Amino acid sequence: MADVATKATTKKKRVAKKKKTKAKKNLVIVESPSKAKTIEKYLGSTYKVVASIGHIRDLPKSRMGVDIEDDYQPEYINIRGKGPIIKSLKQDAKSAKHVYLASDPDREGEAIAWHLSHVLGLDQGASDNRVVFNEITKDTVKDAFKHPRKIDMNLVDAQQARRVLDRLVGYSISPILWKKVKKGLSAGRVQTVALGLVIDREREIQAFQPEEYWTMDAQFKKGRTTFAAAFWGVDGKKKALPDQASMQSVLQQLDQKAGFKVTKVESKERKRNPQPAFTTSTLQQTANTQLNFKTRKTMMTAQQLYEGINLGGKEGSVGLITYMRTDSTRLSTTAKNAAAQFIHEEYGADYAASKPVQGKLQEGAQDAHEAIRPTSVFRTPASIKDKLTRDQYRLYQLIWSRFVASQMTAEVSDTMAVTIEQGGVLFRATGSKVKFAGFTKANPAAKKKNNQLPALTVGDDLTLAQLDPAQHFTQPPARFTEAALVKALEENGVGRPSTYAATIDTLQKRAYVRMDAKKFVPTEIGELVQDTMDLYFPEITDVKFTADIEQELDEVEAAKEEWVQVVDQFYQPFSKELATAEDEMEKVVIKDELAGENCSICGAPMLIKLGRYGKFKACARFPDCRHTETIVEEIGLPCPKCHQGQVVERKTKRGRTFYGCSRYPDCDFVAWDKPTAQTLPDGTTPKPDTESTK
DNA sequence: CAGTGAGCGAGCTTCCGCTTGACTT
Repeated sequence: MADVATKATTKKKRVAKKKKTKAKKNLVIVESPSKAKTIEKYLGSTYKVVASIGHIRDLPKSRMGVDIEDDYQPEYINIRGKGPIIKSLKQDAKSAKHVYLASDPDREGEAIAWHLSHVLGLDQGASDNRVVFNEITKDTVKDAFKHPRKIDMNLVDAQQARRVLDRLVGYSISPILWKKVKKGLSAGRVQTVALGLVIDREREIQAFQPEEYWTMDAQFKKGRTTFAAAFWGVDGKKKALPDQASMQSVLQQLDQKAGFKVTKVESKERKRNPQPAFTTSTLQQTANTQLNFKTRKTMMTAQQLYEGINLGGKEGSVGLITYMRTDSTRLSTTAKNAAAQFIHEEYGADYAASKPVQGKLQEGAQDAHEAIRPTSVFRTPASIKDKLTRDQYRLYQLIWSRFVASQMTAEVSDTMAVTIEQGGVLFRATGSKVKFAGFTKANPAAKKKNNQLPALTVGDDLTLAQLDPAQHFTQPPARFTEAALVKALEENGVGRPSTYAATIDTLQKRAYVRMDAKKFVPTEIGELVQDTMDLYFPEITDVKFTADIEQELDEVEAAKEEWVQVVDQFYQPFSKELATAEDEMEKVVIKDELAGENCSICGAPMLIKLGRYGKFKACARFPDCRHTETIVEEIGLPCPKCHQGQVVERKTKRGRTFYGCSRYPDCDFVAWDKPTAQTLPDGTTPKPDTESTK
């Protein structure tokens, strides 16, 4: 009744002052403010588009917030700090003609829509107010609004299962660690696996047995030109050179002064395809190796490009790249067409791929956003260079060229493999020559070095110009860099684009790992926590845990299982492990072993304690006496300068190892290189070799 | 070229994912 009355009056008013009264607009809520700006442009003046800025409700931070007794019912509260946004969303919703929830088209996005509908008092799940699109182009966005749907409670439930399970794991295990090991520690589905990867790798390195092998590189001469080849085998068979004796026996078979003959020449054409456009993970990896960016820096710089740069002119601020948190290599048709046009104009038709590489999606990818690409391929890096900072420019160039290259044809090379012989001893030389640049035209950084051979044919006579036998040892696997760890996490489906950088931070904040020469090294406390986790919660430390859970979540999304059942199936056995851990886990007495010496200040015994960065010595009368000493490693040589102290290994602030005198600061001997018995008596090291000066 | 670390009158510490803050440390 009142409704009718209001309608009537508003109608009258509208007629009366048609030009002054604002017509009610449709309200659209998305997650990101820059996305809101873009979409508002597409939808026109009858729509107002605002952002929720991520989640608005969540479990409380200060307590479990999950009622285990009552079907794991979650207790949601408004997220601290989101008050003003929620208030403003409510106001907008009240005065809107219709509210559309256009959060991202994935599990988290569906949950955000559901929480929004709750907070805004929309009739949950009943009306068609949910709109989804997984690329931001005018057509797809406008089209999406023709097909609104109801909130998909199966997707929401899968998210709830994920959220509750992560909370149960993290908030049940962490307090046990506080009690039994050390305050402030933590464990969780993602961080525990990340730490496990670092520690497993370290143990592989410790257990690694280097094996000896030899190589014999050669330089051959044909006429005036020389080229490189390498020993390959004997009597038609490939032969390894495991030790010096086997190398010597080959050398004895050779007459280095006599001639060699080309016995075989194989020529082939090889094609190399471009890589697909960037996902968050591949962008982080490439920026790390090519630009030396840390994951944090990559994401910050990408965010700036995404939010918009003022290019001057009428356009004002323009977003230069698509969304930077994505697990997909998918590209919109509009973007592909524009790239094809650009490639035709800029490089010619031969360079435009008719069927560009698409790239396989990582298993479990949610594909909510496009790949990371320039918003317009026509904005070349060079054309906007002076509007960008150095870092923004370099990252944009990386993104732009990878995208353009992904739509281009393969690089084509001629390769040649040549066999050279003398008395049954075989050498091989390989070379290649690019005959069509293909995608490397747009992405020169993707070029590979190639070794060019002179024209050689079977029967050619050659002479040996040089022979270099060399001893080598197999190397242990490398420690993880940030980029390598992100890659490993992604490959195992652990963590999400929005959390890779945060996970790395957590491991360092807890002092589970430290960085040494840009690589992760586990600390003692890290190993202690991981061993404890392995013992009491083996399934949590297993990299497969997330994959198993994901399968269950898929069942929930397909309405084949209830989310409460999924959580319960996990929690029943888990709660028993929790009880066992509570009962049986020894209180780890961070053993205060006697250091075997007395405090130089007060004379009380010194103890060995475990701190954030490993062991250190501290006075037993702490806190009355706060004297501490760092434990240093003696290398077993007297100081070459003062001959009284011992040479000890130490670390610089930046983590680099150096050697000094134990009597510092009374003796100021220092050296980068590890001193040996041959070190000159005055303490100077012979001459810094190239490796130590860089 | 040479860091740091450690609970107390108490309540707090912690998970993973979504998104940008900028009064103060």
